[in-house]
Amino acid sequence: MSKLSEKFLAARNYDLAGTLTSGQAFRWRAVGQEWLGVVRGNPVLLRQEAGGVVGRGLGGGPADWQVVADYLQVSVEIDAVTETFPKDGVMERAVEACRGLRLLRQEPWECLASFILSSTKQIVQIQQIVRALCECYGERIVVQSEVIKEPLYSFPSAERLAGLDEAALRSCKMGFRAPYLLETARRVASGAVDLEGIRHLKTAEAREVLVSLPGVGEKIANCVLLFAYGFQDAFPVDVWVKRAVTELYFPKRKPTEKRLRRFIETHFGPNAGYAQQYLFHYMRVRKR
DNA sequence: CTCCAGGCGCCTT
DNA sequence: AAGGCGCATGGA
Repeated sequence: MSKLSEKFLAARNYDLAGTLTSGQAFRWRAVGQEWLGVVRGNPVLLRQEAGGVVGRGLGGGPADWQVVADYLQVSVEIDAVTETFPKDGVMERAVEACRGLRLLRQEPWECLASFILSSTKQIVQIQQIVRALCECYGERIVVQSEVIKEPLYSFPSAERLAGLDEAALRSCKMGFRAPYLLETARRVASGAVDLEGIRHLKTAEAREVLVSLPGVGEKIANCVLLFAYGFQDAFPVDVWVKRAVTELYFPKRKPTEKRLRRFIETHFGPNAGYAQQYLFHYMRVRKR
């Protein structure tokens, strides 16, 4: 592997490992000191360096580093974002514990499909299911590297999955989520739902479109709005975030569901989505 | 072994 | 509107 294929992506205060393992994306795998993954069809190895991220392209041709930079959101001034978080002990601790954590800007279809598979699954299990799906129905990507021995696969397109049946999907161990993924793939592939068009809608309208898909409720819709489209006001509330907010902000008495929702909507400011990810990751790293 | 996981859909009140 | 339950699978 020649040095020529390396690319330095400048980024101030970027925690690559934290970002890639914080439950936003499920395809990254540690290989030595690097992270192996596929970004919009570009097979890459990424590693942390002072002042940024270094990428190595693994494909036959040159990798599209503009696409990778956008995916990683390296140009986001993260300090300016965390600056807008509420000045309370909880968020200060979360920022301290997760310094450099970013929200990714993922491909909508991969993000949507992955989160349909996420319901009542631990992150390791989501990774396993997604990996099985890619190995079975993704396209083989030829890797030019002596280091990476195993084959890489693209994330299977909606069109590809739409042509399968439920049993084929169940073979990837996704259980009751199979019919949801299949029907959603068919609606996306047929054009009944336009994932690119969602980009130009307001948050509430975009959420409405996503929630209309089978297997997609408020939580998963918010994950896609935040992790794929960058709607900063989308705030996924899962068991961890609910637990975090309840324990950290209402230690005395458990709030009602309505009270909890209202608190979340008003407390976290203009970058609530980012705040949510810091809370989520903080709860997870705190546990270990 | 039991418990529960980045939920959702559907059926009761 | 709000609450309860089943769903399929496998880590912990």
